[in-house]
Amino acid sequence: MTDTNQRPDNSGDHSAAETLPTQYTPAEVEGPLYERWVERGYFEADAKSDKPPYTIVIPPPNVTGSLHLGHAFEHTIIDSLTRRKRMQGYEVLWQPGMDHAGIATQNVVERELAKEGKSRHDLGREAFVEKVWQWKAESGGQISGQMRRLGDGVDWSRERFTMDEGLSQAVQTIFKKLYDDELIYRAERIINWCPRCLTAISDIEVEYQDDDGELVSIRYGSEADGVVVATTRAETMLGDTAVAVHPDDERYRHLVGTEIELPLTGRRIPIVADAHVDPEFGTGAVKVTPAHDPNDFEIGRRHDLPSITVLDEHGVITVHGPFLGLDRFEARSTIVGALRAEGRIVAEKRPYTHSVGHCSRCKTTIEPRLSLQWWVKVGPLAQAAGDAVRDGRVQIHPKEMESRYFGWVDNLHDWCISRQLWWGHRIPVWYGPNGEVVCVGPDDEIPTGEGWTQDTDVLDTWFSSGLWPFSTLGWPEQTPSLEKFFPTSVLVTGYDILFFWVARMMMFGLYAMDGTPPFHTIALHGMVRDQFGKKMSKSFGNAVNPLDWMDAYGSDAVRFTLARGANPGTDVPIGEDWVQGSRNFCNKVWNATRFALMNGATLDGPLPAAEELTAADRWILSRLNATVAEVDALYDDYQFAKLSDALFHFAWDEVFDWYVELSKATLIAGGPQAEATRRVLGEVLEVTLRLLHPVIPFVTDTLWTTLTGRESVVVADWPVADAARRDVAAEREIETLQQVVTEIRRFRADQGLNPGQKVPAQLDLTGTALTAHEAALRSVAKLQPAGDGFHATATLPVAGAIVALDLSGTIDVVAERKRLAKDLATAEKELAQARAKLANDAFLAKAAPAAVEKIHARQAKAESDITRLTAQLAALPEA
RNA sequence: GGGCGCAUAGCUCAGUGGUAGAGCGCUGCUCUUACAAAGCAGAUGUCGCUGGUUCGAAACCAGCUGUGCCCACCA
Repeated sequence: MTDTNQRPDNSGDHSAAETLPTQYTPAEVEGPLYERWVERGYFEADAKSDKPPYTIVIPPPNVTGSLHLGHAFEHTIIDSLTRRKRMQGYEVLWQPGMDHAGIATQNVVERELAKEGKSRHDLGREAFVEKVWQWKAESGGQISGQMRRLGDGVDWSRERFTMDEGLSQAVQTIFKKLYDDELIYRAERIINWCPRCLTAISDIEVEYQDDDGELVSIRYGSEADGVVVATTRAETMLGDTAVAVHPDDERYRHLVGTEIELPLTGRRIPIVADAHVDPEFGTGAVKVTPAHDPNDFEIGRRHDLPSITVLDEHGVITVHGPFLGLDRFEARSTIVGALRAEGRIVAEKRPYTHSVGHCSRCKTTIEPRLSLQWWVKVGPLAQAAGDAVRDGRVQIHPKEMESRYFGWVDNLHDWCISRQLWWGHRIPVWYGPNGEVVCVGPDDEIPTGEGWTQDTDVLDTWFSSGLWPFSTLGWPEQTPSLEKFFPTSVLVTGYDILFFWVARMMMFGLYAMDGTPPFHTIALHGMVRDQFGKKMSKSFGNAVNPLDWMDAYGSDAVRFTLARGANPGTDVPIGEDWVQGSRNFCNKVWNATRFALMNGATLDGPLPAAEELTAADRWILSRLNATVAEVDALYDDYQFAKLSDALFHFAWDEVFDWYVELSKATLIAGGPQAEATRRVLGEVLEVTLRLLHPVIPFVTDTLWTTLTGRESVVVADWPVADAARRDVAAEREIETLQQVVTEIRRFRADQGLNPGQKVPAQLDLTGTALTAHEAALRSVAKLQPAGDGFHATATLPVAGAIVALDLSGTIDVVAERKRLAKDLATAEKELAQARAKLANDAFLAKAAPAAVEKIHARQAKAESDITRLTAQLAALPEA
């Protein structure tokens, strides 16, 4: 784990400890530290560098938004990945930027206008768009401020916005290319219309939920030869142009080809036979409204039926007559009333729960509507997007998510990309006075002259974000950055936008970049939830502003808590108590460093050879290198929860508790041994800080610079595991020591002794691995030398060592006898189980050797426990 | 309707065949000079139910129950 950076002379400055207060105060450190990182250019990515590239593009947040815990979570993952790679010597680019988020942003600004009693139409298109830009200028800085608070190591000099000049050019370029390749076309179809947002939306922007509706049965035609149809949307009957039945349905066969009277309208409509109709459902006869239902539209096409639009863009009835001007829901009940008056309702309304589409932006019930829109023909694009994952060029983590991905790209309908909005990339198509249609590329001349107008629609916001991995790098220009940093390394995002964003990037990326996928790994994370696993929402009152927690506990604490919850692809619960726990951990790191500095931990000179070190030193170096290897493997597998947990336990339990305690005796004793330990203490701490840095950057950098006197851990080298420092013997030795110490402590606790109270003790360590550890053992277990008049009142044989304690007059024999008896019973039971197992021939024949070995070990341990406990019992004085 | 997942300590979750784990919470004792945002010790689980495979199942298989998510043109 050599650090190749130069070691300055002032490392391990003892006086530094006095400058460290006893508690870590994040608020004083984080802000200035972040600005220093940025000023020094640590996060700037150099396209001319000859280091290997590592690129992650930020999932661009909505420009109007503010950061929530979900962002904090995602950014913690990305920041950890990129910080580690930077330390490993990669040329790292974390590409920042924001999304114009068409419909969402337009809604926000419209709401602002509404407060002044205005609508966007009062301003007009140009002034409204100007207003949105203004709004962006005011609120766009909010997110970058929050990202700085979080410590995000992004290259701010490369910040991009989906409506930037360059990115707009990318949009226009690919639109033109798709148009020329006939992968973009304009067609009239049934689309999902939001009567509140007044725009078409794509299929995935529709959220289906079970709504309570009413199914009414209406008789069409005369009483004698009528047909009964059932519907939940009675108002659409005004637009019916047929009744459909199944071709094989005997009940209706004689009616096919005849006409029937459509109630309330005086119109006569045909009865057609169509295989789409399910004869088992309802009456087996379906009303057909081609202008307001996707299935009916298809039936209409097959039977050459006319389409009659009966609802306008607001969902208001447009057909002349008694229902003109009624809202769709009003019209529904009014029309049912009118039908009932005519005796057309044959079965009363019955409650019916069915799946109804809602606008994902405003929750308004979607109205399917016939409309002329622009479409992307996704067939070939989706095929390529699916193949790239199928053939392994792109990997999805966790793998279970692949089936979802395939299910989508393999069953995709064409993508409706035009939006009747004002905020977004305007469709680059111009219409001439004589019906000419011209798609304009970035280098083309815009047609001028009388009668030429541009399409008024804008593109779906996901159209431009689908280009993000290369548009941000300058595409369509062949920039050095594009050359250096594309394709990106890994995409980190939530599984909730797998279809919205990831799949679109795959389709557009493969198409635009000649078959090169935009990233080779997709790492999907879950959603942040509250401490009970409930979804966070403002209305439920459990939403948390991450800034509040960062203010109270520090950014590192929030980051560490999120990282510890980050099991791949699963949701992440987080609660304030847990953030406190992480804050405590940061403080622990702080104080451990304080201890090290106060005790002269040093980085001067080479790390002493194993022969010059105590077992504790060799043990902690062994564990350190094991941890480096473990953490590395977990990083490469995107296992943030596990690697954070490994770091937590290594740092706190092994370094900060055991090693620090064990080293105290050595340090106090002084001499060459103490010198070696000071060096090891410095080494272990320094490497641990480097290991922790990607997850908790602020506290580690503060401490690391203090400890080393060097510039910053941000640009230090990532630790490399050194197998030569692994020391199984030392690990065994220290494990034994821990066992003995724990047994003594337990005895002391049972006897109600103060933890700090020194107890006279005689130690007999002959024949054990602990002969060299008497000082450490006495120090950690608070045992003082046996002086004159020592009288052993308790004897603890543990692991071959015999510890005699003088507790004259204070020992609680009854309690101890009880505890020992209980433990003895447990050990005997254990021994019996192990023996039974070893007497089982089937087990011995089939079990793996390691398993058998384990049982032998269990038996041995039970036997030695019995010996020890029996001896302890015998050694107890009479009650 | 189809698909995928989950059910383990009070809570949130790890644990893909060999004696049940973590964090937080809980109990007791301590301000033992790095840290009380701490230290030490401790308690707590028929691993959803029922069968099956196996010498051995929390883990593998089947069914059941509960629960979550995704998809779908259920008039």
